Formats: sequence, C-alpha cells, structure tokens
Amino acid sequence: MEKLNKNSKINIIRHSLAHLLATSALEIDPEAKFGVGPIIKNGFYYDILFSGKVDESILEKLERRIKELVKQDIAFKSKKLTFAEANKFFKKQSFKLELIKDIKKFGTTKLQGQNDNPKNVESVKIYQSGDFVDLCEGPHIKTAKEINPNAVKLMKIAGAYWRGSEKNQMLTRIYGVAFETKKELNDYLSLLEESKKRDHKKLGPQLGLFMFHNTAPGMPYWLPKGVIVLNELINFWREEHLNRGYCEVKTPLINKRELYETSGHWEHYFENMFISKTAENETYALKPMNCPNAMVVFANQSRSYRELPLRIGDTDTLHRFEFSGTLNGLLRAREFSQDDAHIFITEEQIKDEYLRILEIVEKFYSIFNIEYSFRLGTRPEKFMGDKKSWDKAESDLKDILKSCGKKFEIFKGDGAFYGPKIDIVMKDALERDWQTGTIQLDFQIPKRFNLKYIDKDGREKIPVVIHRVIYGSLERFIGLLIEHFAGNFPLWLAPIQVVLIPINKNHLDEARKYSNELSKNNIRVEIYQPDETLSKRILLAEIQKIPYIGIIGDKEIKEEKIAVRKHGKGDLGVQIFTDFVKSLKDEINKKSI
RNA sequence: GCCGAUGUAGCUUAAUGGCAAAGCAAUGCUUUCGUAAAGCAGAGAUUCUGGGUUCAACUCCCAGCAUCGGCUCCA
Repeated sequence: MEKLNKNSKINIIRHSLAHLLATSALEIDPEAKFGVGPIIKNGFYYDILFSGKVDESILEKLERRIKELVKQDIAFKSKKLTFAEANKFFKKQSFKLELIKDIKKFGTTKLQGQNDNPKNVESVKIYQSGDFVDLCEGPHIKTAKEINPNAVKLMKIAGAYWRGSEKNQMLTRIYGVAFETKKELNDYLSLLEESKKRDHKKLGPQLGLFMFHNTAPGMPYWLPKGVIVLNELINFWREEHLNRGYCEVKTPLINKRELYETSGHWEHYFENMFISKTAENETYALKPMNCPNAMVVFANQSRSYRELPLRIGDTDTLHRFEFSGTLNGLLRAREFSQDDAHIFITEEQIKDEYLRILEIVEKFYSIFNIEYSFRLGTRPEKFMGDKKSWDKAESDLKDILKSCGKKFEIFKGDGAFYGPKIDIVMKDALERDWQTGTIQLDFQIPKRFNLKYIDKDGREKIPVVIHRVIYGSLERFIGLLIEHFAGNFPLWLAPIQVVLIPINKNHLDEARKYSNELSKNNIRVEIYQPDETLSKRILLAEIQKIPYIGIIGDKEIKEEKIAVRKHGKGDLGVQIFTDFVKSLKDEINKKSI
C-alpha cells in the first residue's frame, strides 16, 4: 500500500471534500451517523449510516450540494475538546464515540493491535464545516474556495462494514475523486476508460481465449487459443522446474472427507469446499488445494534424508467455493489450476530453498517485465500449532527477505492456517492488487500426516514443507498478463503468431507453402483466405492482435520474399522469407517481450 | 455472503407503457483487390428466468439467477 502524504495541497483538498460530503449528507439526512472519511489515491470517501435506503441517485444530489458549499465559500474551523466535552458533543454519533474511546485508550483511532506504541492524549480535535462537525486531526483548507469545484466528482456508492469487520454494521461508503484542475480530472476519467479496455474479462472473449457460462459461475471454459497460452506457460514452468530438480505428479481431484479431516481443511476450510455425496452415501470433497495429496505421495514410501529436498510439483485443477460477490473473471475463479509444488526439507534447508525459489520468481517475472512486490503474511487468528514455532518461522522468513535485499511489507494475520508465507503481488488494469505467487512455510501439516524421513543418525524425523506457487493460479496469472500486455502477448505466448495474407487467389498456393514452412518451424500460423479485401484482412488480424502479418503477392513470390507487418508498428517492408522465419524463431526462443 | 448497479440477436448498441430497431459478425450471390472496414440479398429475438400490476410490459412492482463496482473473505 502506498503511503499518502496527508499534508500535500491536493490531499488537504481531498480530505476537506470528505468533510463537505458529510456536510451535504447531513443536510439531506439529519439522522445520518458518520463513520470515517479518509483520503485515498486520487480522492476520498466517507462511510455513512443513512436512516433509510440509499441508491446511486444520491451521488448527484450530494455532488451538487458540495459544489454549492464551495461557491458559498464556507469555512473550516477547528477546536480542541476534552474527552468529557467530546463525549457529550458526539453523544448521538455512536461511531465517533467509539473512535473517541480508542483515542483515549491508545492515542489513535487505528485498530487495536495495529498500533504498537500507545500514546497519551489529553484532548481531541474537531473541525466544523457548515453544520457538520467531525472528529479530525486535520489539516484542512481554510475556506471552501480553495477547492476547484470543476475538478471534483463523486464516483460510486458501496457498502462497507464499520471498521472492516463483517460482524459490524454495514455503512454506505461514498467514493469521490478530486484534483486541482478540471483537466486532471478529465485525464483521470479517460485513463479509467482506457484501463477498462484492457480488462481481461472483455479482451479474453474478444480474442477467443476463454468464456464463461451461467451454469458454471466462476469456472472458465478455455477456448483453443486460450489453451495455447495456458500450455505455453505450463511448458515453460515444466522446463524450468525439471531443470531445478523438481518432479511432477498428478493426484486425484476428489478425495474422501477423511483426507481433509487429517489435513485440517475440513475444520478450517469447509465453507469454501465443494462437497459431493455418492449413491452409497459416502462424502467426498473436490480438492481446494494440492497439499493433502502431496503429503500422501510423500508418505507412500520410506524416505531418506538423502532425498531431501524432495520437490514435488503439479498443475492439477482445483475447486474452491468462493462466495458469489467475490468472483472476478479469471482473477478470482472457483475452478483453477496452480503451478504448484510441495518441497520436503529439513529445518536447516529452509533458507537455501527459499533463496532458490526466489531466484525462480525473479526469472519468471522478469520474463514478462512485470513489477511485483512481496508481502510477508504472519500468524492468523485461526491457526494450527504452537505460537513458538510460528514466531521462529516468521523471523526466518523475515531474515530471508532481508538477506536477499527485497522490499517487502508485513501483513499481520495474513498467513495460512498452517504457517507464515511470502506472497507476490501484482496489479491489474485498474491498479488493484492481486496475489499471484506465494511461498508458504509449514511445520504443521507434515505432523498431522505423520510424515517421516530417516536421518543420518538412523532416527525418524519430521520434514518441513514449503508450499509454493510462482504464477500462483494459471487463470489469475493469465488474466493479469492479458491486462499487463493489453492483449498483445509476446510472440512466444501469442496463440497465432503469424497471419499470412495472399493478395488474391493466385497467391494462395504460395501462401500455403509459406505456411507449411512456418509450421515445420513450430510457428503458429493462419492463412486469411482472399475472400475479403486486403485492407479488411489486415484490419481483422490487427483486431486479433496477431504479432506478425505476412503479405504475399507477385512481387514477393518472385524473390521468395514476404512483406511483413508488425502489430503496433505497421509495415516493416519486404524481407527474405527464410530470414523472416529465422528472426521469428529467434524472438520465440529468447522469449522477447 | 453484504451494499449498489447492470442484463435486448454471436458482438456493440436503440426503443421511458402501444407492431422489438440498427451496425458489425455469420449465411448466399457478386467482387479477386498491394497495407486498418467492397456491393447486394435473405436470415437471425422466449428483451436473463419466474411471478405480479395493466386493455396493453423490454419498459412499472416482487422474487430468483448471472455479471460488474465496492465491503468482507482469499489456505
């Protein structure tokens, strides 16, 4: 998460707008109760509990009123109150009372547990704008004239739980954006429009990669072109991992519930599992992850310390019953596959193995020129095992991240129930964060499965397991790749790498020869038949974002040449056909971007 | 799951209570073309599903499903 500078001019304006939003809301609904109204990237929001039902139409009313308040140039006045005064003043504002209580106790409104150093505070500060008075540290503008009303827009309305907990009441969150100039606002809005064009949910079906169907919510249908991308990614994964001492297995997609009782998933993960019953009334569960079956594979034979690290990979299909409101195209699906591996090691091998995995991460992400960041997820509320081994594992991971010089953030309570983890995070077209890879340390599940290896001294020991994915889910990764490249895949991933366009039917035979030659060189090629005009066929190929278009007419045939167009670059001129093939192969082998 | 929005032909969109309309795609015929859309014709709709209001519903109301934007969750 980026830190926002709350003292910058524009953020002071945004923060003040949050207050004006509240001022307007209070006028519309005098019974409204107010939560918090912070700044966010490009704007602000306010969480409000309205006395009645609220829909989108309120945005226009509020926005109009905010602009009137700016025109009236209302002032922002601040004042300090003692806790007794504050409690009295906000007696009808239950959310504010709760915040005051926290300030008194911890010196901050940050949630308990997030603040390590409680401060002593004597009083609270309030700001008044119009009839609305807010508990607020500021800073704020002096008067509303400092706001450019033409550079403000209320964007959307959403439900948000008070203090981020679903146990609490849901408030109405109203989002707005604000800039210093109208041009900046318009630029932001058109950037948003442009970003939406890169949405994989739009581009994917347009490019024939995948589709969805109402009867399988959250479960993609991979179409022929999408399968090519999927397979290319898996091929790359397989090649890189076999070279690094991994092996590959396939294990059952559905197991009896006993397996998940042993692993702990039945207890910790039940509500996210697809469960099925046979005619004989036995309960099975579709696997939501591969680890239990990887444990079964490890336990299948007696294991020696000589085998460790034992790196067992797979790309099996997983099913997770994600709640309906959370689905998001390929980015959050109910059926997906992971480039998974479970690595069985001794405690001494943790650091080396993590460093090896981080090397793979660097290789995989640099190939796509993807910017990523790390998150360290620590012990969650629902966890397995003892606190002491968690603490050790967490500090081990911290040391590893520090020693390889990577920037990382700590996400408290974000670990898996069996161990802490390092996550890789990347952004989608709308700049939202998505976890892709994750490297999780696990001292618990091997114990539950009673896994053992025979050590040098002839004694049985319990292995440590690293659960790790690099792409994360192939589905999510492809979704993010589509948005990252705006559908313009690098040549090695492009479903169709070359489209050949014979100018008229006299050139069709020659185009077929060229096509065969390309196919022989493992280049994916299609011929666009001369039933349409040349221009039309070029347009069609460009819309499909085909990397190269080869045009073949009399001139080219005479000299065994081809007229080449590159997507995004236009006409590259005429090349000798064999040179063209060679350069394509080179580009594919290098996995150039 | 929660808050809000959306759902019309394969796709993009029109029709604000009175005969469901258009472009593209697909199909047939004509055209065989030198770098981002050739011409003509015919066809294509359970307006997401189910109820209700009304003489009359794509349009209004209720419920469900799916999708989207958020919240929560995300092993």
